[in-house]
Amino acid sequence: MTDKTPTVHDVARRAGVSTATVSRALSDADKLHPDTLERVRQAIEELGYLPNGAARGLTSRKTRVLALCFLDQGDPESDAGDDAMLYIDGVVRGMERAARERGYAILIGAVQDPDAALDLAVSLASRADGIVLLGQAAPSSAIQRLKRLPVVVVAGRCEDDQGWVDQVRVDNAAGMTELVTHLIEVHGHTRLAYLGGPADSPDAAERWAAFRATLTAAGLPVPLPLVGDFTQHTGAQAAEVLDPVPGAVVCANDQMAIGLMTALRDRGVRVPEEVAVVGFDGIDLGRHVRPALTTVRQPMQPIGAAAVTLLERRLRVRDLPPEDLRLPTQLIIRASCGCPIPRLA
Amino acid sequence: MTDKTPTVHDVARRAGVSTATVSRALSDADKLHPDTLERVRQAIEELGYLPNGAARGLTSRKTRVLALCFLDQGDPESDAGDDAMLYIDGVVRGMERAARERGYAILIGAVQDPDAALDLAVSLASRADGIVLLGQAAPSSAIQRLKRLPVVVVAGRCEDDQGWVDQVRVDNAAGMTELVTHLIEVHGHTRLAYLGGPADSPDAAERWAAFRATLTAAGLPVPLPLVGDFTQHTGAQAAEVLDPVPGAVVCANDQMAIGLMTALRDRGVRVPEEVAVVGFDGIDLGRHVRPALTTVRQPMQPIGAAAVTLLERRLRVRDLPPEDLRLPTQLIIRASCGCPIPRLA
DNA sequence: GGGTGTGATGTAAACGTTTACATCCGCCGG
DNA sequence: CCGGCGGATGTAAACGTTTACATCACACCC
Repeated sequence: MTDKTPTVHDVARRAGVSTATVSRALSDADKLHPDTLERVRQAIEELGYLPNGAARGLTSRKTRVLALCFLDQGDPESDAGDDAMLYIDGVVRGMERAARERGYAILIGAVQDPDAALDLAVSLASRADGIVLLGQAAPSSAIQRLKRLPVVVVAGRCEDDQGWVDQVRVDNAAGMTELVTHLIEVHGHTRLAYLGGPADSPDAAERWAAFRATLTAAGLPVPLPLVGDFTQHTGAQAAEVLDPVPGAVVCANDQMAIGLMTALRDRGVRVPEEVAVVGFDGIDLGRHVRPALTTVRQPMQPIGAAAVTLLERRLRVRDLPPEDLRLPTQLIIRASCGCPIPRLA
Repeated sequence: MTDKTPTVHDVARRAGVSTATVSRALSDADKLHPDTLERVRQAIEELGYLPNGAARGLTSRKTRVLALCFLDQGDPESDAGDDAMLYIDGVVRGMERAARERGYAILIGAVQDPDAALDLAVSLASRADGIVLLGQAAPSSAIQRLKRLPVVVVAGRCEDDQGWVDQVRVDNAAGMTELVTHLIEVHGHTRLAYLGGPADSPDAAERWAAFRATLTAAGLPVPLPLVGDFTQHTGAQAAEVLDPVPGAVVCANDQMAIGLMTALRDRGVRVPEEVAVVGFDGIDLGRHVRPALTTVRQPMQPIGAAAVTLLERRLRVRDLPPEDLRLPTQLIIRASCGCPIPRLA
């Protein structure tokens, strides 16, 4: 009972075959005589044999693992504050499902400190066949260093990475344009305020740019943007600054929009009658808040799935021109923009 | 440029040292002369060397990876329907954070078919130092088969596993008792209805048992339970069956409670004035729904963290009596039970 | 100045698989 | 009966690290 953990050799001996045969029973079952296969299976069962993944990976040069590296900005103490995490959960789920279909498992690792991202990425990469770098976890140095294996950057900063590594992002510009156009054309708003995200977020930058461009194109004045940090808290703060209340407030994410709506209601301002509020991201919460939040949905699971697809593609064919995938967003019209309430949330 | 990926040997040659020294530079940096270390670092940098995790794992007999195996019951097509997934996300996050502190990464894998759970678990286990089996993903056969490495079962079925494998679960009984007692003693309810979960869920079973026991102890009649499937949908269905409307409805999870409240409101029944509704789980949504849901919070992240702790403990000391951890729940009183609305959600 | 302890580094044998290649055997057509 | 063929299995050489052990240089002490 205290025996060493059994290896292929033990299984082989017990089944009266060679190690090669055991190996084949594990991977190419159909290349074996049914009787032999059965004997091997039995030996495996009896010994409680577990293959050693490291040894398999060493010779086969593949781990059947895809890694995901991201920044964890949540507060370990409180369940709340995990705003950005919802996004990550969605991507993880999308990756997991796509990977599963292709026979891969997902290895996840996070860091709090962006400076530690490189080390983590290296450590993950050394155990995977490919790696996904999420958002800020993708400094150029890391990408450079990992270039020996397939790398996909998701929602990365736009700067120099462009054009030399596979990327997946969301079409922030199209989504924002669609959203703002709705406010202008359907609801006839002309006074729009903007509550933006942190300067170092590429998403925030793209959304703001599109917001501005759309207003300009419509011949409307572009307001000075308020700059928040993507939390409900700054959304609420914004309510105090917005005075006089404009016709509509466009928020760079849902969290801030919800914080804003709540604070507005506390101040006695009616949404959407007196002011329309819209968000961006399409988090689940937006459906349940009253008024239900009009927003632009980010396809989080498809993002994860696309990353896996890109990885797997490059695993098959190494030299391929880098892909820069832009996934479409979806405008979700609910009540907070002033549209009539649909039948059900 | 099309050269083979570099190994310790290449690094060693380039740095003018032996492979052993390179290895030490990677793990026991402080055992090296600073100058040597620097030369090795440089060689690594220049060659773009990435250590091979498989090879490392092979000799060191540890992967620094902890696996998580669970059932994915969500619908890949719709973002919704991922009810149970919220729970899993919480556990994953808890695991990831706890693992990170100890230098582990998390390998996750899911299956849809419970029968495939064993194969998946084996495949994950072969690449990890320990494995967590979540809920239904833990048939006894799997646990038996994996026994060569540390296994922790989280929220498993209660049956025979008990007492021979490390487990983490939530104290459903205490939570339910506290909740029902609140309804009885604070709000004076005497007519309580119960909307339960599927028969094959150990959590559901424990909650129902505690509900019944508490009523009995209080000398109140025990109603026939309605049996739902943990979705908002069955919660809504329950609204039609509940007639005449009782004083309070206790639901086995939040999703059903929310579905029920919505349907009740549609029927013109006021919550909590005419009927109190309470849930179980403490999902985020419950905070934002109106009236805010009174519920029992499951500490999902602590569950994940506890699983990692147990795993790591057993990694250090193999023969230890099995632990059966019961994590405490927390009663969260909000508005749906009839309590005055607190200051903010 | 020989023994001896110490800290830095080299040597080479595992680690547990996979897989190219070799072998064996039975069968078929000529 | 022979040559060849193909399917099933065995043999043994990698795969890229880690690590026990050996070695070496040096300084120290009596």
